Amino acid sequence: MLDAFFHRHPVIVAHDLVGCELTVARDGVIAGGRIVETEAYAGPADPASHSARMKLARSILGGPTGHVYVYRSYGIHLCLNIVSHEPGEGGGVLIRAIDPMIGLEIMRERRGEVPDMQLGRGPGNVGQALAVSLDDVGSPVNAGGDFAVTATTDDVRVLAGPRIGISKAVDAPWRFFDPDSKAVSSHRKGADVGAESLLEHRDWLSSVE
DNA sequence: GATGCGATTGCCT
DNA sequence: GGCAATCGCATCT
Repeated sequence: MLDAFFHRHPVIVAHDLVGCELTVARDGVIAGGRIVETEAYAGPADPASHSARMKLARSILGGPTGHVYVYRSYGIHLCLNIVSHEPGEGGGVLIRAIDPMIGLEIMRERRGEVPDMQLGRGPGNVGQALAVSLDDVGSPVNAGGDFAVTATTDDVRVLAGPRIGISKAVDAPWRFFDPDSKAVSSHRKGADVGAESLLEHRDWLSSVE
């Protein structure tokens, strides 16, 4: 996958990541699966984005694309993001859920007694299943390191809906998911996304200002 | 030094 | 479907 993939608006990247395969290597052991749910976060202009408030986030999310950003949520969970934005902008894509495919055993070990379907269901669970840590902040994706994303040729249906768990800009339809996957964290309704409406989504924030 | 809060999860009814 | 648990970090005094 080309570096240019992450060098686009986070909404576009978030949409295109659904259906891709994500792997993380830990001590030579690889785990991962098919991405089935993502959310886009833009730069400081997006009030729901960490980069609107936090220094580290602004520095990472505004930095080079195709790198990893990890944050701690509620003092417990670690959530995995990939820095994605257009030149001169800032932003990233939160990986909310994966359909587990590779390294099932190690992921079961990390997650404990849960159905395989729930191994990577929810952003905090993705972090746990893949053993992501805060030390991974700044790690490159697809550069021969621990993190890799590969496109699949599968024809994937993608729906868009509002982001989850935020208190600002709650209506921005910047969450993308595969409605056919059982590993999606929240099965609320979404609208079908075509190339044209993606452009509308991209401009959602500025359109309501 | 103190305070407030969150890009969540899972247990409860 | 509702809500408590939990703690590091940014912001404020």
